[in-house]
Amino acid sequence: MPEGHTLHRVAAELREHFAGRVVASTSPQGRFTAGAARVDRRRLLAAEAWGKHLLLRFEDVAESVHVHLGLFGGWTITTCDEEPEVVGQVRWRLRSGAVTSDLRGPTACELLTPGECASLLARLGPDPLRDDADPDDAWRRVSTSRASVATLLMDQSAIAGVGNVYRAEVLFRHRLPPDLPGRELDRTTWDAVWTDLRDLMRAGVRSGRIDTVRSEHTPEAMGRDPRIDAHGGEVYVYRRAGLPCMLCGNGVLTRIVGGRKLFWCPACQRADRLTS
DNA sequence: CTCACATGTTAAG
DNA sequence: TTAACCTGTGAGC
Repeated sequence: MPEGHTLHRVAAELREHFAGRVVASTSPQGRFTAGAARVDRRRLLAAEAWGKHLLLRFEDVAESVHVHLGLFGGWTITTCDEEPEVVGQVRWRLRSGAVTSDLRGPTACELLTPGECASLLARLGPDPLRDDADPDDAWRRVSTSRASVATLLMDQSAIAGVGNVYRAEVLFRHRLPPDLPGRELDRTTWDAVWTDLRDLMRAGVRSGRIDTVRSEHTPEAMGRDPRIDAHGGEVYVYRRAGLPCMLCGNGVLTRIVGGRKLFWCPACQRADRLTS
């Protein structure tokens, strides 16, 4: 679940239900007891996502709560007049009025001083989902790097919020091969990739899933059987190794690039097939 | 039931 | 580069 769009979606939900309200804060699991107590019965002032990181500020508390979901973390928000029973391991529970939010399995759930928040944000590249993001920052990193675009897209200090699904899909949508070095990318193509990421991820914030297939390529439009993939959305190549490419029919390949599995179509994604 | 694997990151070697 | 951590799901026996 947790690429950048998930965190922006959670941040918006937390603002909607809790911003300006006094919240009850607990750590049913017991692994965030002191932090939860620090903000208990305080008013939530802000909940903001930066890439895959989430920062929450509370009235009269100097520190912020920093959450990173990692690979397995999840956040659920439910409405019920009676407080729900705790099911499984809940690291952090917030409750106000009839609304309860439960955080499970995060990599990080901790208090950060203002200085620590600043250094966290300082090591993140621009986030396509943020209006204050400067795409020129990302372009500077990409256009001067020997590393592949595929690796750079996952480098949170170059671009914040992109994960393994959006990486594979945006590379496919722009016909970029796995090994194309950042410094060989032209500015026009980069601008198209950035704009596309922003639009795809905004759609992901709205829907809560990752869909990257253009309407003219949907199974319905192409006369094929519909197929929702393992991640809950509709995609061109992610986790489709061995299956035929949705556009050309060639087998989708997979290989470790930048430490993670990249999926791509060797026929569509060639340096001589660049379209944007 | 057990095992592999996953939309992520960090620290150790 | 590898292991470790967090948890759930789906495949296979």
